[in-house]
Amino acid sequence: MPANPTPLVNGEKASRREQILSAAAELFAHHGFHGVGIDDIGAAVGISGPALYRHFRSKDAILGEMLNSISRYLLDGGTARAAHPGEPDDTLTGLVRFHVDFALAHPALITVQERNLANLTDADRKQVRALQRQYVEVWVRVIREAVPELGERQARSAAHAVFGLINSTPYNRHLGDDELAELLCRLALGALRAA
Amino acid sequence: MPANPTPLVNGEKASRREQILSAAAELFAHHGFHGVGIDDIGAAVGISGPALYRHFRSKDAILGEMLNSISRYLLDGGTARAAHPGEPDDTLTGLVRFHVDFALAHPALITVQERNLANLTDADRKQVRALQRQYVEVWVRVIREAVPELGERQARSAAHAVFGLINSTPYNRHLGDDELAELLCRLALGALRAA
DNA sequence: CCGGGACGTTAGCGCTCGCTAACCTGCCGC
DNA sequence: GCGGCAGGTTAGCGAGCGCTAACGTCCCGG
Repeated sequence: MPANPTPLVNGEKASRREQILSAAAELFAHHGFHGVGIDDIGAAVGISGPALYRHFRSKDAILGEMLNSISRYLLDGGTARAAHPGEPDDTLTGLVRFHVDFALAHPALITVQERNLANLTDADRKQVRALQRQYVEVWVRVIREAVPELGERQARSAAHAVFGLINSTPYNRHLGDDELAELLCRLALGALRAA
Repeated sequence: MPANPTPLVNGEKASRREQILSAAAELFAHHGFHGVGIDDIGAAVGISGPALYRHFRSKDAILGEMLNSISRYLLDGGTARAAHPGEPDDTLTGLVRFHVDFALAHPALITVQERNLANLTDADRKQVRALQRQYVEVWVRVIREAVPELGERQARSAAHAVFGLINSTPYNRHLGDDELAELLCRLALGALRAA
């Protein structure tokens, strides 16, 4: 088994593919998918232009792999937290914390996932949407256990709203990371408990 | 004085400029600024391609006018609500309600304003940013009056977070408008009061 | 009646983009 | 030591883009 099946978080020396994904994420987040050229991405990792095609089949494939791995990471982490036994409210807190930590650690990825779904291939978009839908369902289940008076549709809407709240991170760098993380958790939990 | 200085909300028959702005907003929201061609915008209003240049100086000018008018509308409405006398908590509620109503009425505009700031001309971006910053300051003032234990930086971060929450509207069409509006208000106020 | 402005049209220029082709170089196994 | 592969390079293609030019048509005031 190769050493690095799904990086995205660990601190090992990044392979070229991962360098490219990380640089592309930053660029896509700042200028949008269509606003970034193949040459820009290459330049950002020190190689120039078409050398990218040694590592990815196309520009769309870069975006596709990026969004797929984000969605998979969130879904896996979310289901793990949701399965954790204990008080429903503690489970919800853990889920919120998990998403907040991710958003603070990878603001560019959050931005790209929010803005560039429409630029995916049909096949990729289908996959990513499926993963995202499952992730939302994890949230809906946990929310409804912690806040039983909420209907399913309300819970789903609330989940989307809380994603928006937490994903505001990219515009939100006035506070230190720790303080911001704690504030976002309080805001998110306060919102859900008021629903 | 001409009849229609700043439309955006009233229901009169739209001039060609307004038709173009509205169609472009929808397209930019779906495909991103660079993903939409001049011909696409033209086709969406029934004219074809370069006829747009009878009404706007450039494609950038369309985006510029769009974001400027959104920001100005929010700032004007926000300052009006903030100046309204009464209990601080009621003022905050009014401000939340105002933003929620706008987001529900114009999801495409919300999306464009969130995603396409980077595609503006330098001059336009400067203007829009200034308006947005003033709008945030209105919120900060109102939040701090209603929730006095919050510091200024915390209040600013909370404002951004609540914008993210409310602006999740485009992904959030499971509920009827009225029910969703009420839910978003409860979530937003609950978040702020928990901070 | 007729001159001009408002508002369209199509043709096409110049540029940029994603991607391919063809080629080069260093390393590693046999 | 040499064949092959991994991973770079530059040149250039075809398509699509924003925008301009040149022209047509309708309407309206004098």
